[in-house]
Amino acid sequence: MGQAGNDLGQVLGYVLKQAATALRTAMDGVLRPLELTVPQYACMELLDGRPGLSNAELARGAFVTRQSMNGVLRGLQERGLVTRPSTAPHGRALPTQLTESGQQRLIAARTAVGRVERQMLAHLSASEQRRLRDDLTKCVEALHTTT
Amino acid sequence: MGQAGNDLGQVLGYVLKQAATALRTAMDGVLRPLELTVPQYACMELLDGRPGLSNAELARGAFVTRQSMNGVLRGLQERGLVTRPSTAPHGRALPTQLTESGQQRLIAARTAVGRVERQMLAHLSASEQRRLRDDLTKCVEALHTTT
DNA sequence: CAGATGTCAGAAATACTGATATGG
DNA sequence: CCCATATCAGTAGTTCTGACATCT
Repeated sequence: MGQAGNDLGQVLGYVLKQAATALRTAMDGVLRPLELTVPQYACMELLDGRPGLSNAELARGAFVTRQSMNGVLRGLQERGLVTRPSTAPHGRALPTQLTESGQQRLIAARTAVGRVERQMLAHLSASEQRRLRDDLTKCVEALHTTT
Repeated sequence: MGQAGNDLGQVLGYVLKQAATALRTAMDGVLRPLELTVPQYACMELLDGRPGLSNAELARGAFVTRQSMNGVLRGLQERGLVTRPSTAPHGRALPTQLTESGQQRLIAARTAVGRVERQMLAHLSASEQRRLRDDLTKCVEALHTTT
């Protein structure tokens, strides 16, 4: 499978997409037995760190639209993993929280996802991992700069 | 917007997704005026480097399914940017090639995407960029290892 | 036979666009 | 008034899954 002509494997954007896709695929695989999708897991992780987040905030944090996050929350709510008040206590936002059952499921999911992340970083030292994270953060900030 | 509780911004997988999403959004923006989607651009870039790729090969290279790549190719073919033989010269594969018009469009798209990539890497030196690329490649390889 | 390919079909999740209404 | 939010609706593109036939 050697590259001929131009070499997309040298383009950083391409490699970035490659890595994100591989991670997403691996996460899908380990989350499937737990009956969780990647956006559902991301949503629960966000709620664990910051209980009471609104639909719109969760959508931004999980990189999906508000409409999609609405579906994600419905799925989690139907299974009793999260709870949402039926009326907004303040403004229009409906703050969501993890249930006990949701906490348990999150622990299991986090363990599985942690294994994937450790596999991904198997050949990088702790300092290299930190460096990689910082470099990626710089990329994000640079892209968010309107110039 | 400071993080409370756990800090997803410290999780490399999260930052990776963040970077990939930001890049995708930026690419969407600059490709829209050229009437190209990101998968269409990726497809053309692949064909420029390796003329005659089949639908399945293009799908893998652009990180989409064969079905989606089929739609991508139809869109490009209708506008005369690529050509495909109606009968397979060998096996079942239908080798695709860029047309003159496709070459022209690709040049313009590459220029626009190049600007985005340079913006993304604005705060990284050449050696840091190389290092980042190598680290991401290691991540991809590690994830592809079945263990 | 195994493997890769192109194609078709259905179900599901997601994105995009626009519109409406509410609250700060 | 401006802005963010929640919600609904319609369209479209994508994915996933399974299946089938063709060719090496």
